Amino acid sequence: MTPMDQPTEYAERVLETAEAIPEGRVMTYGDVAEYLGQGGPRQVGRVMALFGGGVPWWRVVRADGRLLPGHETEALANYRAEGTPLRTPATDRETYRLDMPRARWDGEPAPD
DNA sequence: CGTGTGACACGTA
DNA sequence: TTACGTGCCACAC
Repeated sequence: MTPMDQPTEYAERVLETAEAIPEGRVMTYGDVAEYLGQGGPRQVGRVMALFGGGVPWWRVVRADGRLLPGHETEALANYRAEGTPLRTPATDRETYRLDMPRARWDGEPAPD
């Protein structure tokens, strides 16, 4: 049988990982994939796009720290509420970005 | 089975 | 900083 009869299971792991990310921290799509040891960033992104509505989706972000287009306001509100390290836009025309070096979570327990 | 697309990542310009 | 090309994997057509 083809090794793909459990998309739900993989999705469940991705969602589970997303929920495991502590407040004020984030993980990139690639990190989640690597953390799970399977799939890739695009697969994780697909799972989040389909079933991410039930988990803290704002804690799973792109590697460049950009916020989700179309959900910037939502994400920003959550980041501020959780105290997630942000890079304030220097110019008034730029959008907010995450401070990846500080916000990135590698799966280890409490950072500090 | 080829082609395009996507909540990606990375190098280069 | 943004834009483009390339690699990646899964899925829709």
